[in-house]
Amino acid sequence: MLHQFMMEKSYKYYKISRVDMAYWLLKTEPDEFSIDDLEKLASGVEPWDGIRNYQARNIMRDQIQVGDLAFIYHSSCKQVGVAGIAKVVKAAYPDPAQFNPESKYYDPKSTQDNPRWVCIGVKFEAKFSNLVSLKEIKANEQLLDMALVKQGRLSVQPVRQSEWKIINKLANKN
DNA sequence: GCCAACGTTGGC
DNA sequence: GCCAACGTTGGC
Repeated sequence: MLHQFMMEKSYKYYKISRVDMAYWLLKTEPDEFSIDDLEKLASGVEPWDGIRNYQARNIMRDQIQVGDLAFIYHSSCKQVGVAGIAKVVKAAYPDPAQFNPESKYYDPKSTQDNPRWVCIGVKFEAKFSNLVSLKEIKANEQLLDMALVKQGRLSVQPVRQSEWKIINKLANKN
């Protein structure tokens, strides 16, 4: 099986079998950072920081690679759904926010020698003219196995190649 | 290592 | 703003 992932339920760990690239989904609250903010970035590269969940961290640390593509998903807002695509341009590195007492992502238990949290660097790739809503996704039988549907709260999650294609198709139709 | 209490996510 | 689902913490 290519570009697919298996889930070992007991470990709550998604293991990707990859050939050359893989697909992901990154959640963001558009009030804080949206696909438009990503598009407008002068520097191009956005540190995907502030992830404070071990499962999400492990996926970034162990599996996401430069060149992978990710859906940008807008959550906790009026229009919930997949808003566009980003490209991974930087592999996992320690999230600087964890060391900054001023940051809301500050973690006093994290040290420079033994950082607890990582982030990745992403770059704008595309914006969907109309987002693919969560409702549409849930209405599609072929998307019911998505982590997005099965495990609502994971902020960094894998996407199967088949799911990637279907959602792109839905985006083009909208 | 169990599990109750508590905190957070995120759809609605 | 409500609340279900689930993650985290900490006492024992």
